[in-house]
Amino acid sequence: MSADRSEHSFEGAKGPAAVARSSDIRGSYDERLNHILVAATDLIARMGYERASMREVAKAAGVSLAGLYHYFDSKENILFLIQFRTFGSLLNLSREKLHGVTDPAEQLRVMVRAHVSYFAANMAALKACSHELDSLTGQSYEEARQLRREYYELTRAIVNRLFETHAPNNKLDAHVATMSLFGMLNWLYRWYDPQEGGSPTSIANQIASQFLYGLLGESKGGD
Amino acid sequence: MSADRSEHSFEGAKGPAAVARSSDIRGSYDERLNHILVAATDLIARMGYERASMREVAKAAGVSLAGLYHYFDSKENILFLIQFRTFGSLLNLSREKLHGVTDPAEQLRVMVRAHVSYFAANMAALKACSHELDSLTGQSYEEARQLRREYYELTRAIVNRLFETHAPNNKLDAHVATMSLFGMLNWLYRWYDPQEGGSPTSIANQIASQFLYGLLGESKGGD
DNA sequence: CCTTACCGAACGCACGTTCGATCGAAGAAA
DNA sequence: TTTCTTCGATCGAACGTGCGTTCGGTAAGG
Repeated sequence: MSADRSEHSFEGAKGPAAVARSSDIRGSYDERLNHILVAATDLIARMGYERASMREVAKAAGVSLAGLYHYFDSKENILFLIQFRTFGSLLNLSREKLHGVTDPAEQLRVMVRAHVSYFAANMAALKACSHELDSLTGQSYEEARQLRREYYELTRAIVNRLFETHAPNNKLDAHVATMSLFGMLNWLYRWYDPQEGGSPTSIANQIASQFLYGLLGESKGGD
Repeated sequence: MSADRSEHSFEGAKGPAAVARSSDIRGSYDERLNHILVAATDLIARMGYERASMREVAKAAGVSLAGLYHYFDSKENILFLIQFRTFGSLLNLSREKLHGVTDPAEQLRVMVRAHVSYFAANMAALKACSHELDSLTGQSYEEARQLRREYYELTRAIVNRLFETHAPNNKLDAHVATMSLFGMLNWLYRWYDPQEGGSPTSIANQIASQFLYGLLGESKGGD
């Protein structure tokens, strides 16, 4: 039996300098699987899915090439697990943080903060999700797509409420607005480095402020 | 001698149904090169750079596999030409349209409109540019990167002027604002279909309005 | 003695690239 | 005008490599 799809946040709490070395391959089956998954995520984020070969994943994880297939059915299954768990974690995190928040504008800020801080803590995983959306096929693609859709619905609902509550008669399209917000968030991996580009919170605050009030609106931005 | 980097807008005026068939391989050297480049651009946009094999490019362009190497030094050279010409065209187009426009807010609108309409007219090329930024290496990568940087400077200067002229004391970071704008624009290829998602002008107007005034600001958006 | 965990070696395939040859047109020589 | 020569354009076939995957085996532990 190979990997199913449980066990969230496999990149949980890991110091920035704690690069996976081929020593800590001890532990339970799930721990070893996660260890490989972390190495694969890092490789896919750095080189892209197609260029990240199974041989290099094996080397980075400290197992043999054939040994990988004890944990994963195929290369595509690795990418699927990365995307499934990452989207799942992100969705759960957002829903948790949104619990009890009623003002749509505040909901928007909370959602953006959750996304940016999750990104800062899991850059490789989120890059592998943003950039390799179309590298899955068939059933795997559909399941990942479904999770993305749920995340879209969550955000779209906030945007809808924003329109109804705070700007009932503007002419903006909610779908375009939502996708623009996703554009800002999903493009983060191209330029944002939490090490030297400001705290996740300040970035999130600015993105949320821009989205709500624009560059020329009432400036509540920055930090 | 293989291809240099002249000849802009190689996807110039082509009806939507005019899929490149293996008939019109007549014409000058440059015309045949462009014909191949169009086929390659379409394939790379649809399947990604790594998956778009030289054999499939050859088939789509109506030439033999070996025949490709009469026009291009390597597969990477094809991608470089696509990116170099596309970024070059986009940069030229933006500079032309901005000529004579003095108000920074209007400059922003003009720039966004130019980008979105160029996108609508050259979706495959712009997707190959947005999505395959890191597929080039060495000198090719540096040259493409330089063009992107020029486009960034152009946009960043508009944002700077916007801050100085219209919002001198807000707390937003100009770099974050510029990259957010690029996020909105470069994410277009994931969701915007000009065939059924509204005119490029209306999309551009909404993106510009959102960027300037936000969702809750003075609504000048829509069309 | 069976199962789990793992590996070395190989298989078959698809890839980017190269090589040698062909064919037609343009230009020089007769 | 005819013949000879060159050269750009093109192709079929192959080369070498790296890929994802599989197979048969081994060693340890219950």
